[in-house]
Amino acid sequence: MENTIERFSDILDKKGIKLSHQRIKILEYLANHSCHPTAENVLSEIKKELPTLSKSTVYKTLNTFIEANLLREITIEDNEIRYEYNIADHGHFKCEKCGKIYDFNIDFDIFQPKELRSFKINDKNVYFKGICKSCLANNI
Amino acid sequence: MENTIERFSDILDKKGIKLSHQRIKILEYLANHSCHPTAENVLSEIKKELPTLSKSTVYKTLNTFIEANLLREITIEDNEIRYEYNIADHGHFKCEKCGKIYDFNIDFDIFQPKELRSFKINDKNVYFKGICKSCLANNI
DNA sequence: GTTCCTGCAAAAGCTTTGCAGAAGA
DNA sequence: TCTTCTGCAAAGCTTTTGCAGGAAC
Repeated sequence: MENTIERFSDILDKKGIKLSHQRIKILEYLANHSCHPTAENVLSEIKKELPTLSKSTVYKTLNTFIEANLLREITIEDNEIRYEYNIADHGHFKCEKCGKIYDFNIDFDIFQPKELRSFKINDKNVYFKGICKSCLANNI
Repeated sequence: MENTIERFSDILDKKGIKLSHQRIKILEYLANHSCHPTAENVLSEIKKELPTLSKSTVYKTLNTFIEANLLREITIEDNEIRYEYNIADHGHFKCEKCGKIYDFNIDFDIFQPKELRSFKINDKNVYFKGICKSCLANNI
């Protein structure tokens, strides 16, 4: 199924989330943009199409989606939450120069720390920081 | 060398950080308490001994220490930065019930993602979330 | 004596909340 | 029609900043 309004309406419906124009647009945006946007990014981008969209709606909607497991929070930096649609396990690399976040594949099954043998693990996160290839090349 | 005032003075001195009563106390506290405290935790604990200590001094000092690589920030949750003295690589597990953070050992050398082959990696972080052994046992 | 640290208060940023009106089913 | 979502403004929190007085050497 391609990325149509119907598809996103269906996803929300199956999660028991009531439909609205705003919610569908926000879900659509995150599904089609894997740039790990902040709430502010989401707002300013969608405002181009939906000028009345408000910041509080964005925050409320993002939190609704996170509770429904449609989105994932990325908290690499303390002063900004980033969001992504892709729920599949992968790691994140944040470039300390340009700020861009890159995904990378990782086998999460290799983590079975002895110390956590009797713990219930719900969520595994891996993030690296450093300088990305393109900043190294440009010697910025 | 045991954890004496002289030892912490020496550490600061070697990093080129000017000495002060507050700085030594804060470093001492973090070196002796591996509970991953927030800035607020550090403030309220050290205030018992140093009642005039202010929040801004705590923040400024913690940031000074991070720049000097004496401390490490842990950003698992977006709304709270936690600090730890231990620079050695290890993972963190945060219990979603009781909020406690547990350390676990991890071999960071196993992470060599293909996608990051030409990247410069400065920092590797791994954190899990879930329910800890003791909350599972107490069925809280 | 000079440097720069501390502590107070105020400012800054991001996120959440309260509430009236509007949209959705 | 009834529920609940949206958008505005205000509040809440954590962290940062400006500045005068004080500590360190």
